[in-house]
Amino acid sequence: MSPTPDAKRPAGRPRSALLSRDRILQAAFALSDEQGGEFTLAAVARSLGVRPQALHYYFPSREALVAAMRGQLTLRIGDHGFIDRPWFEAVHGWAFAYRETLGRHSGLIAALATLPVAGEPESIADYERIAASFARDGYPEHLILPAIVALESFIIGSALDALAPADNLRPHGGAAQAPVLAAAEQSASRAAAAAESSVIDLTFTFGLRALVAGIREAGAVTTSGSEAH
Amino acid sequence: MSPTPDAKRPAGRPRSALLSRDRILQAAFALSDEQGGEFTLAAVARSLGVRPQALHYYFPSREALVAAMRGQLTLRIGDHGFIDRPWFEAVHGWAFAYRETLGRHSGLIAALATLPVAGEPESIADYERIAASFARDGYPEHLILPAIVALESFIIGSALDALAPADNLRPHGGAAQAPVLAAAEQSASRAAAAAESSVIDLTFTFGLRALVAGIREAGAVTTSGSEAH
DNA sequence: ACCTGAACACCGTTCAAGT
DNA sequence: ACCTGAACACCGTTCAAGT
Repeated sequence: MSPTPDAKRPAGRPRSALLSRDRILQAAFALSDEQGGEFTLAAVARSLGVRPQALHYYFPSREALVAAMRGQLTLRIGDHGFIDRPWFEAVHGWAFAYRETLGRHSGLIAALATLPVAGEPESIADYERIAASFARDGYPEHLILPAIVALESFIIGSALDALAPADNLRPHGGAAQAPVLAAAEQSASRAAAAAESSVIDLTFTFGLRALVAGIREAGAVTTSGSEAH
Repeated sequence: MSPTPDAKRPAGRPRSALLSRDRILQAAFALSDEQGGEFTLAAVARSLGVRPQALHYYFPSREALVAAMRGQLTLRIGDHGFIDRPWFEAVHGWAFAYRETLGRHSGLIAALATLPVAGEPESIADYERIAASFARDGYPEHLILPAIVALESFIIGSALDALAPADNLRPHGGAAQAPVLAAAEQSASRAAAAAESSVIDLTFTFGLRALVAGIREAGAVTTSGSEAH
């Protein structure tokens, strides 16, 4: 990973800059990938072959780096057709990409969780795009933000859940300790196997469909109902 | 907070134990309350008037303490009538208590997020109770776990979202930068003010209702539809 | 049994110094 | 401008020692 692993470079300005905001962000994302994902400034610095303090030249604090990573997140999730498709169609691809991106950088999830979701310019642009999709489709204006926030809450919560081991809810005591739960778990496992999928993925799909259906319904009810005056 | 703030006690076994698992848990919850909520072993030890290493006598690691706290969480959330009411009624009180409990111990949310949601006995008992409620109401067995997990994912995600500042999605550049988002935000704020509530609470209620409605629908569809054979 | 003291590896951050 | 060295306060954890 590091360009010059052990070579102790001397003090003083290097002939050409070793770092940049982009290079640091790239290394940070690489580190938050899959394995364990201990996300520390020191680890990022190690992978870049520099001392930890060097990072402070580009990011004032660890928090600032994490914030920048979240800005990048929306770019990595990508556009998913909110502009030319109904929101309730585009939302599925977006949600899956969102969760997959979070899952791929599991170390980041915890770091993001500790930092209140702030308004980076990239995030704002993303929300604007999605909000415009809802508005264009005639969704009640005062419910657009609640709908988007509810979807995002579900996605982030699901990403957190996906970090847990798969046999998470399998009671240790077996069926004797929690018979209904054990039966439900087995039944879900069989359904997942039959669908050649996993319980985790089926659960996410199920929840997302349910939430989207509920959100559509709520918008329709309000539009033709008590909202008129 | 600490019983003897500065008094440096000598080494050696105290005449009566200063600590216990319960006392440590209580202090840990008190610390994760509201303000900033820096949750560290050192801080817990400080509030108890002992050295950090003393805690290791009762909990092998910081992770073990956090796991014990999560076990306590379900107790603090409490029962909400899943036994004698339909799940789709009881779920509202449960969800609000869940989110409020998480919100009251905001420091804990981050700690929980870093630790995969494991199967403590208390949590298992809680899931069993809720799963039994679904089963009794005739919900399709293979969808019970997906339904519960989806609800919990939404609740935890919402609790995380509630940590963010309220004007989170208000674009800094104003309406010029993100006109639709700005309008949606104002519209939601007005609706919240009219309901004498907050955008955060309205959003949570909205999302919860939508998700519950979608989950009910999905269960009904499956029962009377393609599942039969 | 139940705590302190000392010690370790680690972390984020500040500040001076070097080129 | 762009990095290292030294230094600081902090963290979790281990282990010996004290009663």
